[in-house]
Amino acid sequence: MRARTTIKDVAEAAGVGVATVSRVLSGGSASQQTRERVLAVAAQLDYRPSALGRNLRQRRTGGIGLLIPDITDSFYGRLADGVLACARAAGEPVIVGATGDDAEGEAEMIGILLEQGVDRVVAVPSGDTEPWAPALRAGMTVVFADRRVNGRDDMVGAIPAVLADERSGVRTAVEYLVGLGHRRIAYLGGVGQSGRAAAFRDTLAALGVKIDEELIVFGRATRDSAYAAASGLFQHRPDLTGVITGGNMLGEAAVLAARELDLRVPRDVSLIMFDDVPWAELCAPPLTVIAPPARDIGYRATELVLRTPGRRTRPVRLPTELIIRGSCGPRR
Amino acid sequence: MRARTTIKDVAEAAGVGVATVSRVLSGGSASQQTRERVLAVAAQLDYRPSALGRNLRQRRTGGIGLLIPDITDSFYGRLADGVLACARAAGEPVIVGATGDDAEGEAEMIGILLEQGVDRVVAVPSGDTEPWAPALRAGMTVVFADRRVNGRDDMVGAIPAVLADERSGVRTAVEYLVGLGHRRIAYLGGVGQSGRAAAFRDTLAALGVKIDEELIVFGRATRDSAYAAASGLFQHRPDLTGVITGGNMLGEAAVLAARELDLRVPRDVSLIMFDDVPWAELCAPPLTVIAPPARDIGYRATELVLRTPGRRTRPVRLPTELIIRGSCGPRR
DNA sequence: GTGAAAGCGCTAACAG
DNA sequence: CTGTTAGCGCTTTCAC
Repeated sequence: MRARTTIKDVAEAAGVGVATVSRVLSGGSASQQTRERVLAVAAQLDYRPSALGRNLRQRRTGGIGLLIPDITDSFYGRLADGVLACARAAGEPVIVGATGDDAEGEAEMIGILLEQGVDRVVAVPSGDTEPWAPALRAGMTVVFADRRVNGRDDMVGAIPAVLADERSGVRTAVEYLVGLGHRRIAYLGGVGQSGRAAAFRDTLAALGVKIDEELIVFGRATRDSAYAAASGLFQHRPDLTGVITGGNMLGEAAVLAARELDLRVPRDVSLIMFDDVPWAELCAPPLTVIAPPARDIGYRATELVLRTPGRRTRPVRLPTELIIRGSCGPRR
Repeated sequence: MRARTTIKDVAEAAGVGVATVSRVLSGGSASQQTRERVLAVAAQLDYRPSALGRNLRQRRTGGIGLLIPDITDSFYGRLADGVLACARAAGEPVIVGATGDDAEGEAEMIGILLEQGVDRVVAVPSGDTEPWAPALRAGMTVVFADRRVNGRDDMVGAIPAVLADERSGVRTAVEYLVGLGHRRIAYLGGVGQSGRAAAFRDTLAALGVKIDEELIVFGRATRDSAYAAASGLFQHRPDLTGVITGGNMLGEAAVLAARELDLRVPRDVSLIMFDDVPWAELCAPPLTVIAPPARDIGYRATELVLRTPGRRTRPVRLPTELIIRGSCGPRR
């Protein structure tokens, strides 16, 4: 990095003290005349205040940390986009880390953020409570996005969160399927997303449909695991007529597995995926989905973390939308 | 941010000077005995050196900047993933910014990076040379990924780049289509990606197929613009039998437009997309694609920027792969 | 081998 | 209203 123009250079060139320059640039009091001169000189010298110096002095960085499981996943990509948009509006840099959705990666990234002095982070937590202990101890302001951590008696449980309203999303989808005449409906979810499974059970119960635990299965959010789970489900229970899947990875697996097993959608099986992605519309038939507001979740979480909210317990829940396309039909 | 443990705390607790602590932690010389004691105390106090202090002192940040047009786009997501992976291996934080693929957004993000003292950046440039002037002036090390900027007599033109070998990718695809008997092949590209169009023309010429300029059209990488371009192409020239599209946005548009116009793939028209995405396999029929090594591009570019290479002129070109699925057939 | 001291660029007291 | 000064946490001479 070449020698940069410092506040001292500006001060000298403008014939004032460094403090004056600092004041002018941060909107403090100064005479009109001085202000103009300083501003002119600063512009002329192409002066940019060093965030390093400022942050060190103020013992805090302006930056925001963003921790997501996988930047490659469409859902997290959209969430990240919301975070970047909000941060940019606030002029804040964003340090992004991919955790791989495991505690180890999460802990490592948190360590890096701590080292950088980043004191505000938006995160899709891996589910483990331990990695967050050092962060909280250091006084980081954190807001969870899309997921919460079931902090037992822990502080982690009190971290504010911005979530999709999955309960109502799943409920709407189940009601839709049941309304179409389906009774043997499966839920293919991601491990750790027990909220959706619970909503699935509750809705079925409320509608008087018997709950078949064998139809509730989980897979990890990797292609292989998801495919294995989907394929296993279809083969084990060829009598099912409808499936609701968790995230896009599971949805993709379900589409692929159904095709592989020569199951026709929606004639043989109706499909609803929890997540809307570009390819949902390209599918044949186009996929009916529960669309979570991924981008908004990121945006809102960032707003929250920027406002340094007092610990709040009630998570913010953003509405989902059932987008009906062509993957559901009446019970065969 | 709560008061953090500083090097001074460690020094006092270990009964040594701060300089000694600094040396021990950065692998300098120290007696075995001292080293052990310092390390023990540091661990016990959960000490993390502040990157802020270090960076200020050394007048450089360790961090890496990453500038991409749109984090939501699968291709850039995979590229970013490669960058994050390499950076993580090096223990470096990554500040990422979405430029929106325009000079203004790019300039703004470069400004933020400059302010943060980030001196190494990997970027997918918007195409404009101006935003980079301040960065270069400040002595930033930059490596371009996926695209270059045609620096006229400019320094920007000398910035190292890691690219997909689009020439050979496009050539392979054209040869494949021509081998299938197609002669009226269209190219639907992104504005600014003239390299691919050139490769398209060259290959056609080499194979003795007449070049029809009307079949070479461009769209911007937005859903609307891409769809308009694709739809216009199909309607204007119903005689075409094959299409090669630029990035996934154009490919998606082509699939949608073809469906809308009741063109059967591959019976009526054969389709090849430049980019491999999850949905390519879910499409009906599954899409044949030219797969660029997006992740590798990001990874390599980061390696390069980390090694602070001397300006090199030859861009690194990474091979693409033609993945044959089901969207191409013999000429009807 | 080790400690004291000088800053890196900046802001916040504190004087004037 | 403005300049001087003291650090923020760290690395790096420079003596000892």
